[in-house]
Amino acid sequence: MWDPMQSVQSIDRAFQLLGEIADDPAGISELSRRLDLPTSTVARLLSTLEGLGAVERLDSGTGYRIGPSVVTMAASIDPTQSLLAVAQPHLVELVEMVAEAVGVSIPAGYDVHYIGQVDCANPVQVRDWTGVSLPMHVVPSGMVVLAHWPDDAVDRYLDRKLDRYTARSVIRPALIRERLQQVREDGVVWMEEEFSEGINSVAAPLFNAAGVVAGALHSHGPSYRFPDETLRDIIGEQVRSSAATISVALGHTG
Amino acid sequence: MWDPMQSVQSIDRAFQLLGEIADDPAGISELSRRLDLPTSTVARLLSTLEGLGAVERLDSGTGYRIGPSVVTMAASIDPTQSLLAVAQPHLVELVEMVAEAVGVSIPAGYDVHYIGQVDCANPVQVRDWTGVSLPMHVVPSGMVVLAHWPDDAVDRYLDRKLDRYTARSVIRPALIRERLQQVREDGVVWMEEEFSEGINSVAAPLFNAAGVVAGALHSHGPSYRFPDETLRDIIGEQVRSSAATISVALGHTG
DNA sequence: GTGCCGTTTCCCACAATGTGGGAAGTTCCT
DNA sequence: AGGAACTTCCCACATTGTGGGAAACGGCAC
Repeated sequence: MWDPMQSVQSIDRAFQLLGEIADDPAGISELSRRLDLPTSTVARLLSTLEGLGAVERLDSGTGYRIGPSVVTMAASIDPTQSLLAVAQPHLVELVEMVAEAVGVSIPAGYDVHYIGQVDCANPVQVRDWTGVSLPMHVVPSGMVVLAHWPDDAVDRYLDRKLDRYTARSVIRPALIRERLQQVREDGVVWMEEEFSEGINSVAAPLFNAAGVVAGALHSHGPSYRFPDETLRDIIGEQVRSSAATISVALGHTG
Repeated sequence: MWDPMQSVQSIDRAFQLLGEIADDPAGISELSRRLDLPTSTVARLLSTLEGLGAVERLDSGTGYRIGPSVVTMAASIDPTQSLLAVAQPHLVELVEMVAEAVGVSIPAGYDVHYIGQVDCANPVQVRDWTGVSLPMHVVPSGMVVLAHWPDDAVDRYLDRKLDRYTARSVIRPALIRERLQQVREDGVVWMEEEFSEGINSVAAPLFNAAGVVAGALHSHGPSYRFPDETLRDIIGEQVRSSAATISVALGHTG
């Protein structure tokens, strides 16, 4: 990877084991084969991890799985932070690919709440929206969330007065429904100057282990340069696939 | 604690650090004070953990918190398993205290689904209900779940034909509502032979990090000996407090 | 600016600590 | 019984992690 100040071998190996086990529970000898380590070493490391509650034996006797202390530690950071923690490294990657600011948001009532952003190098930037909440129908981050809500929740959302932010805002329920259908098919959605003149934006949904939409990943930039029309589909695809990767890291399957 | 086959010092310390950080994020020198380890050692361990994504630096510059790889590992075990993994050690403890079988269940639609049980030593035992689902109103595990559902969900539950399992089953919505109110106040509920003749049972709710009821912890035994009337309140309290401890481990606060 | 905290980072000699080969013990098949 | 997995245990070795201390950083007060 990269050069940490210094690194402790046994801990490194312990986490290799944990990663392997998280991926697919297994016994000592199988793990020793997978990671190409002596069985005695693997046995010692696992025994240590077991003592710490980081792994536990399967009832079936042979094999280990992730244990309670890992779950408890993970639970210790609040859901907002855990989403951010998981997403952060991917945000950085995505920024390099699309060369515009990217961010994540979570649903909060009928709004999406922006919880983190990574800026691009370009001196002309969209401001950092972290901490701000916006109605779902005017930003793509909101639309992807809405698109994966149950029907009756969507009904309730649309059965209210919907604010218009710019001339291009879409606020007619019927049109929004059509769009939501499209979002479900595409897995990603562009919106251009519908929330603020001069800003275009694209977003894709994030799913958690329970399979419910946990937030959104978006990228946005000044409309005079974003998106470069020749790259539009490529950027959309990058956002979509980064979001999928983050979802997997959050435990989403399939 | 107990005597693991053998234990690797650095991994042990690494997890002490993770535990400390999960509890309360801090910097190198503070952690070295808290755990009474040399700062250089703490720095090296943290640097390793950082390289592995198990911790990450706070934006504020100084200090570390739990990182993405821990969250991802925890997410890798499905929610059912993670509840069980967290609860397991406490189940074993509780069995020793109450000397009857204890188990955990999760809501599944309008039923509770029993996902794990630890038996007592007594040769006369209640059968293991693992894998079985039962309607919420006939078992205390279900009642504690129901008691922490939103009102409209409870309305929907009660607005159906409710099955009677024994002569003592309570199926009148009004009576059930009264009981739910009592459950909310007590945090624990006893039910005697309402699901099956000859079985008494007590349960308390489990809450997750989001503060929603994630399942129930119960203990049950043959009605001829359980509960010993002089211990009834003590047992109830033990179940209640074990459930609270498990909830905290699941990330529940306050 | 300068000097003083409290940090974090780096370096290095030491031996304590983790390592891995292999043997002995287990369990579960055929 | 015999064998083929696995896991547990033992032990000599030197690799590896250790921790003291010094250097570098950064913030704050004067």
